[in-house]
Amino acid sequence: MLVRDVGIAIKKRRKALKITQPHLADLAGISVNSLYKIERGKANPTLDLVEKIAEVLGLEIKLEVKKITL
Amino acid sequence: MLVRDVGIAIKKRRKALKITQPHLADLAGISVNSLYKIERGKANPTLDLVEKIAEVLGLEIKLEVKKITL
DNA sequence: CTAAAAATCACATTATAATGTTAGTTCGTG
DNA sequence: CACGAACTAACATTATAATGTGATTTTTAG
Repeated sequence: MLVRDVGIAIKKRRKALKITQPHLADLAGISVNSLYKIERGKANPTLDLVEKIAEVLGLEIKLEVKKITL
Repeated sequence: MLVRDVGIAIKKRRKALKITQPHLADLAGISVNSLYKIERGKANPTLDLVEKIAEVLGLEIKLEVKKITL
C-alpha cells in the first residue's frame, strides 16, 4: 500500500462510518486541514497522525512481509 | 501496530536479511540517523520514509479493519 | 586482544509536516 | 431555491521530522 492509498483507505472507511471530516478530525485530535490533505493524497503524514486517525476508524496499521506474486 | 512497533518490525526484518543499518539506509536512500531512530522508537517517521524502508525489506504497509476481539 | 565496522547518541541545521486562518466551492436538506 | 455544513484550497506560521556531523560505545572479524 502506497502513501497515497492510505489516504484513500481512510476516506473510504470514514465514508463507510458516515463521519464528516470535522467530526473525525475532532475525534482524532487533529486538524481538518491535515485530514483533508491526507485523504487527497496531498500529504506525507507522520505515522503518529495516521495512527490517531486509524484508531478512531477502527483500522489497524500493519507491516507484513510481501507475498511473492508469481 | 503502534508507531514503536513499526521500528521493531523493521529492525527484526533487517536482521533477518542480515543487512546493516548503513547498508539499508543507503539502499532506501535515507540517513542512518533516521533509520536508527525509527528502529529505536525514538522517531515519528513519515509514511514515505517507512515506505522506502519497507520497499527494500520486502515489507508491505497495510491499513486493515480491526478484528473484534471477543 | 586488536582493529574496523556497526550501532548508539547528542546536537545543530535544514526541510517539511501540522496547524491556523480565511475564502471559494460543493453538497445536502428543508 | 436557499441556507448551512462540509469540503477543497491557498497561504503564513509553528512544530518537528530528516539530515549532517562528530563522538562514544558496542559488536564483529581476524
